[in-house]
Amino acid sequence: MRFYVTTPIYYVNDRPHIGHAYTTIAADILARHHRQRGEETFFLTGVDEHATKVWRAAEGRGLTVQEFVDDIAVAWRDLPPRLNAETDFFIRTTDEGHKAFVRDFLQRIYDAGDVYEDIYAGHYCVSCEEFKTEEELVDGRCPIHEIVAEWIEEKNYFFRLSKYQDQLLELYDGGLVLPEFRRNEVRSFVAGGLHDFSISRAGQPWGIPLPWDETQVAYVWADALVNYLSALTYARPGEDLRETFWPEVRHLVGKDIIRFHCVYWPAMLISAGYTVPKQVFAHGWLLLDDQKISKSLGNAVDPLELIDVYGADAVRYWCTRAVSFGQDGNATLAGIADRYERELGNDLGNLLSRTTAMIARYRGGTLPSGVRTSPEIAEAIAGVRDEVPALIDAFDLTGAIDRIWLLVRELNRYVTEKAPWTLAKDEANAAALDQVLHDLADGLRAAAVALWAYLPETAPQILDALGQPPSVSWDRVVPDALEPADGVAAATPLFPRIEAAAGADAA
RNA sequence: CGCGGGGUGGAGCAGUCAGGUAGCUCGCCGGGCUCAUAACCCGGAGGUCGCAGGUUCAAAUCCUGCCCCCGCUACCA
Repeated sequence: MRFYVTTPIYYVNDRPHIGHAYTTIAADILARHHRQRGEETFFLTGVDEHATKVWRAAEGRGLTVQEFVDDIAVAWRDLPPRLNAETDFFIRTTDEGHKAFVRDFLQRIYDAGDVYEDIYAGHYCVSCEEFKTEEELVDGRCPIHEIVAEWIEEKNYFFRLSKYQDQLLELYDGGLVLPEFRRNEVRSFVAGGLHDFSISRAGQPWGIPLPWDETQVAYVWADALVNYLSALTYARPGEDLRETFWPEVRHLVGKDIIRFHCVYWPAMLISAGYTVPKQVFAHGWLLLDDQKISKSLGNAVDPLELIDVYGADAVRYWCTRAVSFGQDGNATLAGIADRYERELGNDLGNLLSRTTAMIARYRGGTLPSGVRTSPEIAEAIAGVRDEVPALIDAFDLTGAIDRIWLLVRELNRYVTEKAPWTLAKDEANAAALDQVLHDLADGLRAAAVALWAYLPETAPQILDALGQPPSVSWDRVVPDALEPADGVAAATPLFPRIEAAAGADAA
């Protein structure tokens, strides 16, 4: 099995915000989970650098465009590591390998007879240097610069998108797009008839020149989408990863760019003679309650500042738990604090604390040996093993973490039910106490392995606290995989309480 | 106008495709426990499942109409 997952390449002129972090986190969870299952995986992210705005912003600062993007790309390149996301390659559309590939790709479309010349016309604001739609204009004027937009007609090259309508509809029926309600949206859009779209821009100095007409550059989307394929040709020098990973690709995208990924991209691929992607999954928005709160706290929307307070794992957890993945949903800052404390701290962290404390206290830090995991705990572990992979395969990140959490809760319930502190009072109950301590350690160990994709920083800490080897292979999510260990000491809190001041010191 | 999503106990959500005890987290009330990050466990109160009809032995779930909220309607990362 092979698994290739992508995030969109982010528009370099933006600043990273929680929405970008959301997509990257989700993609990383998918990638890590599949890696745990022993699959060959590849996780791609990166930045889109060819846009008129970028070129203008650079001019404004007196830098060359390349200097400018080199500078900005750093913040984006740093984002995945800060999120504990482990990417295999970070693509920039200014990479020579990408530019060369795009030219080849577009040439293929051209050779296929799917490109023709036409006039692209629209209202153009000279100050914005952008075409405006009728709705955007106010009395024919640009709402930003309040100047009359000019009617401009320029020669462009168009892609025969309309030709692919039927083939696209077939792809949707084949399950290209998830979730299902998004598929329906796309389907009805395509069924309503497609217009060809322009794949070039005239008179712009920043971009990839078309191979058959160097006076025009590729339109940003015609350039950007191709990254998913181009990266495979040069990410590992000397290797053509297309052989391994194409078309085993899952594009993770925000719902705003569904059309480009579900309509334009597959059509372009077919035209260029490539197989289409396995899947495009569109997630919804992770909305913060409102601007007011984010302003008053000052640290709300910047994912890096949330990480500074709660840690990357907590942010990852909150992202997937707060909103049903795929749906839109309201996430609140109170929510992240609450989940951090209650679920990560109390449910999980405290479970490790009480488990290790009892092992240290009652058994001198040595895990009981010669004990088989009891049926009820074994069953809880097996439930995770059996159900979580299918949920992840269906992109149900929220459902999967929910399922794992059932095990965590079960272990807490089990502690109460068995009351090991009572057993410890009478030496006659030594075997029973061994059983409980073993079950807790084995269950927590299995939970940690299962949680690794979500909490890559925390999971190894749990394994280490229990004296367990660091392997997070999914086949460790089984009962009775506890290794002998001694020297287990009461663990330091995984998710220590955060002083209220940390989250509300803006005033 | 067209298309799509949503309207479920105080809050946030699941359940609707494959009708049949309305589930989860938080909050609230009460109880238990003391290993643990004043954490953990159990129980309880609280719901006309937007409105009105229809199909059915049976509908949050299927059909019809209506009301309200949100998004999309194309070359905008």
